[in-house]
Amino acid sequence: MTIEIDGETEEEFLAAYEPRKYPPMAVNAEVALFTLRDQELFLLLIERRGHPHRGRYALPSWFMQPHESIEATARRALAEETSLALDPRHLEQLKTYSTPGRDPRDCKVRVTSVAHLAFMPDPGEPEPGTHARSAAFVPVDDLAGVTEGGTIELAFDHATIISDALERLAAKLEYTTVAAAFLPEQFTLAELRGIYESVWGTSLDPGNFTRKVTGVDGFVASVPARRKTGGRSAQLFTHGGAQWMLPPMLRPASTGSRRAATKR
Amino acid sequence: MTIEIDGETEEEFLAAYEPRKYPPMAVNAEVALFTLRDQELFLLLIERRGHPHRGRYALPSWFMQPHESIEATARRALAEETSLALDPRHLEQLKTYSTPGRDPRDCKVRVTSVAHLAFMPDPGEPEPGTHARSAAFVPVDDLAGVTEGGTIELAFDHATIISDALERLAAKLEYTTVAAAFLPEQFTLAELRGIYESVWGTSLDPGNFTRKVTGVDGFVASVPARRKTGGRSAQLFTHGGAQWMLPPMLRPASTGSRRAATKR
DNA sequence: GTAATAGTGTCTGTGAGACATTATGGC
DNA sequence: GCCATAATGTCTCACAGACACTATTAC
Repeated sequence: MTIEIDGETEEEFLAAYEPRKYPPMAVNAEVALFTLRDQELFLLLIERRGHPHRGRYALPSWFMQPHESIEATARRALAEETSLALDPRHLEQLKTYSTPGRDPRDCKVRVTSVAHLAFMPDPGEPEPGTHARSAAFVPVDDLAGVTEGGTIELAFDHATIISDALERLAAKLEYTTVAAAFLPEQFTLAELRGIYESVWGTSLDPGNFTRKVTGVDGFVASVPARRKTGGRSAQLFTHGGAQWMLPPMLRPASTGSRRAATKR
Repeated sequence: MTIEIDGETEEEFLAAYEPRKYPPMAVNAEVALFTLRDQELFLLLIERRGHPHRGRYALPSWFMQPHESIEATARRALAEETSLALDPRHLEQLKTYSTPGRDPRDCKVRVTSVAHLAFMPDPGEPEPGTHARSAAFVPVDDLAGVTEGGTIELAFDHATIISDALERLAAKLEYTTVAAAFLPEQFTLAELRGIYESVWGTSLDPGNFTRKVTGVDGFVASVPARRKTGGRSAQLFTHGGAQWMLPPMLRPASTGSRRAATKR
């Protein structure tokens, strides 16, 4: 910090202000964008075109620009890494990762990453952007370090980030209505139940699920239309606008196949 | 990014790597450290000695150093800003704040702040560190922009950060056992209940509270000692080691005096 | 027809909330 | 004796979980 001069105004201070000469720092936005495809949870990954970790699969990421908030950077990461206006229905900050050395570039620039959690209805296959050799939605169950038996190795500490994102996602389904953001405008309760079942790795009783979801004020609102399914035709619903589910719908004691989270 | 040269190894890449010449960036750790004093929630604030926002009350904060994780920075912020080894019993990352312009220094260095939530038993009055004119625990109810009718104006966007911290704290009491981190090694259930009542701004039924807390496996463990109180002497307990409270203890529909949070 | 699913109904156990009761210590 | 609080007990209601049962559609 500069030496304080009594009586100096804030304007004078800022005009004279010289930031300390540290090794350069950079702030990164990384996005874990999930979607559901055939009742299975998929995650958007890119194959890195350049170093470090060239050729490995990684979360889309971008460096924060000087006049941009980190959330704007996260949205741009999706756009730039996939040459596709992937506009997630839900995007929230997850956590900031700053362990020294987690990015090999730390020897030249210290890279701090602000990870984000996002999800949306399946937009189909994305096109790779400038930094990516390829871009694709990959089953979460295939990721090494995330799911027991997964084989796809991930760059940086992205396996940790994805595990944290999955735990946050599973927890948010309990006490919020964000599950609807995985689905198109209109959906059946069986489709909504599929979100819960895929994320939690359990099966839920259809009857009890319907009773719970329709009983929470504003979670779902029925529309005057039905959809043919394998069995009886199903009532269609929209998201009713409520953000919170009270009381929460707690996930059953875990029997899922994914690596046990540190939580519960 | 550098232009990719096929066949280049990661070592060669890193040796030649030149970070882009952006305006300088800095990453900040800020800490909202709460404690309970006379059944009232207090927050550690410093009075800023230098610009910007000189003389205003602010959260203790420190710039991240090149070889330090952000959590280490947060702990150092407490040590440096208060000349006191304030070792919080609980410290966790809250959220990263990055809106351009939230710090006036953004015109020279872009400052991104990683806010933290911490709490501990009342350590008494702290001494101010080098950047602080004074340091003190201040009642949360006196803070403008946090509590309706509060008068203490806060620097930067710290009122927002503190509100977010309070909401996180209130939520964590519901489904974790962290409330014990506000208390010394041994405590009575009335003291533990006091944490919940102060944070939630409600009163709780003592009988039901005891039944719930002692019923959660590993929340509290009784020690063979009692403490004299105003009435009958009370059994002493320790934290039993459990991290999670399942099922959660939901806070009653809010009647608290604090400004309505955006949540629930 | 059969199989599969939507949607409703019923029973039961758990647990939260409200409240009463008793025990124990300070004054 | 009187008051405050600890600690336990009781009753009721809400709700989750288990498991019917029926209606409707695809094949």
